[in-house]
Amino acid sequence: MIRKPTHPGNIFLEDIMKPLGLTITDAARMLGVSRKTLSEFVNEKSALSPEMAIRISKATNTSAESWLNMQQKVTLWEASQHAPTNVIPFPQPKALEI
Amino acid sequence: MIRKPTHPGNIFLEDIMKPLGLTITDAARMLGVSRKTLSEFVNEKSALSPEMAIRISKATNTSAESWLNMQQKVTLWEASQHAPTNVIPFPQPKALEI
DNA sequence: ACAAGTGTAACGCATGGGGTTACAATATAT
DNA sequence: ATATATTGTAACCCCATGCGTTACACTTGT
Repeated sequence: MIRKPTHPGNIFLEDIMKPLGLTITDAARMLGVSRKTLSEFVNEKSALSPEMAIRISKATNTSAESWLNMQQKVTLWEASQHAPTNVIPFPQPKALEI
Repeated sequence: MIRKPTHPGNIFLEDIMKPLGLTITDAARMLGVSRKTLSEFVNEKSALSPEMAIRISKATNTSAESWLNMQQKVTLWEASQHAPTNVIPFPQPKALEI
């Protein structure tokens, strides 16, 4: 993966809030979180927490999984930027499935 | 989802470590983490972190995504057990005008 | 000018991953 | 039976992070 995956907060802002004409203040109130929490999320300053994913799924009738998947891609990409180098490969008698 | 999804630590222990005859002590050393960290993971006392997922992927030549997906299912299941109730559904988007 | 909306700093709180050290319990080998 | 290896976990530390409140300084639209 070369470029950083899209942050779910950006998608939430562009594809959900803006089309609905929702302000951060209002959306935060409806989601049951503070304005700061939502603001930082849509501005990509914080990650999507599982609880927030559930709130969004309830509010928008979407799946929490799909939102968390987006976050996971971002999180994994970021972790890959400083991947550990002191890992010794396990012996592999045969191909591992999974 | 009715029952709690399988913890990735359990899979790692049963499907990777045991078949390879790896002890926790040795596997921890090869992964580059402390024995405590690995022990708590395989005993399902802690979640799989993105960094640990990368270590496992490097050591076993598997995808970090697949391991994180397992963890995400567990995490989301747990969060669903105390899902927030103060969420107000967003208004549905207006139908497109022709 | 006024009100609404916003980003964010400065706090505090709680959670959680990870490290070290140490100890007791349980293998396993000799 | 004795010695060695492995393990789970407690106690302690550090650090990151999500979330809340309050407050302040913008910007924007009426």
